[in-house]
Amino acid sequence: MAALRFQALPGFRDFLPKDAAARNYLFETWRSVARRYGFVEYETPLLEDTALYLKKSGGELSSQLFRFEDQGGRDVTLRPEVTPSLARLAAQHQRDFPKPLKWFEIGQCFRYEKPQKGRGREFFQFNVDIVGEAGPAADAELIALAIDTMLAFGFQPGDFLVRVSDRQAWLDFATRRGLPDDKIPDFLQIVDKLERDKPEISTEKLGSLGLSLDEVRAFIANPANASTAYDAIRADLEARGMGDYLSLDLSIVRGLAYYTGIVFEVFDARKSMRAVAGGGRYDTLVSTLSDGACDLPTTGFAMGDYVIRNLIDETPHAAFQMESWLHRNAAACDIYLVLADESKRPEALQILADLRNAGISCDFPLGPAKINKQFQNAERSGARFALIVGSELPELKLKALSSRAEERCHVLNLADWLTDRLQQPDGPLLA
RNA sequence: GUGGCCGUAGUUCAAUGGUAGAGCCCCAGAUUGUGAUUCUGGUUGUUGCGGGUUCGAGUCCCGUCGGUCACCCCA
Repeated sequence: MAALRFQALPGFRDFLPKDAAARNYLFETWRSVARRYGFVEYETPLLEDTALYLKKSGGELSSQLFRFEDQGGRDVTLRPEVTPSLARLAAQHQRDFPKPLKWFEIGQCFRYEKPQKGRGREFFQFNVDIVGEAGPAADAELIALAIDTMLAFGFQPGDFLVRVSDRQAWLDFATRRGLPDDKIPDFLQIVDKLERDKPEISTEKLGSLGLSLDEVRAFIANPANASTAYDAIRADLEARGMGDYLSLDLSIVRGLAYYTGIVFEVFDARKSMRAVAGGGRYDTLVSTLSDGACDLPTTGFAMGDYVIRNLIDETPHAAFQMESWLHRNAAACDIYLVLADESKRPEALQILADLRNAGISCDFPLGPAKINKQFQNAERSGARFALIVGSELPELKLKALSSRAEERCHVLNLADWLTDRLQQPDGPLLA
């Protein structure tokens, strides 16, 4: 038996009803914040031409692709991120929309990595982008959205912060030091790892580029090196009352190769300082992917379901908020029909159909069952009421399952009466 | 890709190298028109897989697959 049993592939998840409900909580929260900010939802394919990712994503990502040849001989890849798809889409359809585009997508991505805590080979990502706006106001709008997303999950000031940096500042730095263009990716990589690598290693790496660790650290430490874009973003967010979440940190560079300007990360401020979301400006990606046919400055960020879910679980007030939501949304139905008299099943089915047609969520026993079993099932379904159909038809009884209070009702106008009843809070709960 | 730990019933876990067990879950009954609790009964295993050592392996050894955690990197 064990040898024949199938299980999910490594790094892939099954979503049992409880897990699916938790995922819906994330999705609904993401959607509601995006709508509050005037973003509209779009969707792109899970499978794309491999070249789309090899062209500009760069770095580790290209070695983590779920890549294969399809039956038509095409080199295809399950998307490791959605940004290149968006850039492709934007280049193709940009004339159909007034700029800027404020678009978001919630979708699954795939990366062939070793699964561990907070990371699988498949994950869902909330992607938010503003296409066709070069000014820092677009970056500020996205950072504000990221902050409001965290607040919508129940996180509080002090739970997280947004670390902002600007690759342009580093490009200027590199130019002033006469660093050749082809060394810049390596240089950014070194800066990115400054916090993790040992100082000796950083010193050695920088030395090979003719730079010293001290001058790089000095550059990071001096707030005056922040770009004018950063200053504008700070002013923007302060006007929104969100200035306290911001923190300038020039050591942030981000791994993806296509970023060109402002980059930022939402960080867990408590324990591990994990990045729960990240993004930045990629003004040349659309142009690159369209071979120059279309040039649209773009900025965006992504938040993954694994990391945000972990952070929620570890943060009591956020976890409590999610539990409350799950509790409110867990019920399989509002009303459970109890057949006290099996011979009334045809009449019960008529009632069931009427209620469902009226938009009331209800369930019932598919076969003969003892009364106590039916009440047990009613309880487990999470229904608020049990509607008892018995020999006294057309009279019925409605029992509130939480208070155990019963009241009589009648099949005439039952759907209307129940709809009204469901609007009211549960019966005589006092006592 | 590198390393640590771990694979026993649906699940959580026991079992000094000597007859594979318990809690929970699930199902049924006690209860012929009312949910909790309680009680009773019941189903489930080639101990991940393959080899080796041994009179004897869930236990020790090797391999393999899977899980998990850390590194790398990232969501």
